[in-house]
Amino acid sequence: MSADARLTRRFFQRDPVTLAKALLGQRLVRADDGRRVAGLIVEVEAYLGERDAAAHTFGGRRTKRNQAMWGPAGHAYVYFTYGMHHCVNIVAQREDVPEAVLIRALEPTEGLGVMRARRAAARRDRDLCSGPAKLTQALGIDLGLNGEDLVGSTRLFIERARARRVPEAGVVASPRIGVDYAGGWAAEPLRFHLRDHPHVSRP
DNA sequence: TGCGTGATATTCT
DNA sequence: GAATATCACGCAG
Repeated sequence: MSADARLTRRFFQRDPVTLAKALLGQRLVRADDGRRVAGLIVEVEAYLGERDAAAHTFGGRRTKRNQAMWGPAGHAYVYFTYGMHHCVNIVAQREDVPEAVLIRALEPTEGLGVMRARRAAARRDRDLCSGPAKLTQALGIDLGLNGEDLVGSTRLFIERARARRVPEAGVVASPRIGVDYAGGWAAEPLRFHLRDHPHVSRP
């Protein structure tokens, strides 16, 4: 895959709902020692920043942990949660507008041997990346990649794997997972996944 | 279905 | 400073 397949800054400088849908079908690549481990994005969630009670930046919270969300578009926001899991988000919009897209599931396409080695618990290949913490484990993404600029990085980036957006009919919108604490925001249809895709975290 | 696990944000002294 | 409540989850069972 040539380098010019990589998504550019402009691609990320959009509202997180538009960006979330545009990311479906694109390829998330982790390059490590020249070895590629990658998958197609099949499930995402949009986090709408200061006004979104489910977002880490709700109400304008600005902390050391979430500072990547406040930075420019196209950077990674990686955080650690539940005492054992990492999750990766793609920062949207522009500097000082702390909105992002959480990557929830991938269809593994490259480096499956590495993924299987890292995820001994996965009994089938569809268990390798079908969840936000599973895919970070499979791709070797941790806090060392927090704030990474996906536009210029040699370690983590996104390649264009489809020229056009997935048709609306091929995308299912539903409430986000695990945000019941967020009041009315918990019900907003801000999770998007490819319809009938076997690698989503849940149907 | 219920835990484990530990960083972080928040709320105290 | 220190205590504590919370948490964008995964796995065993």
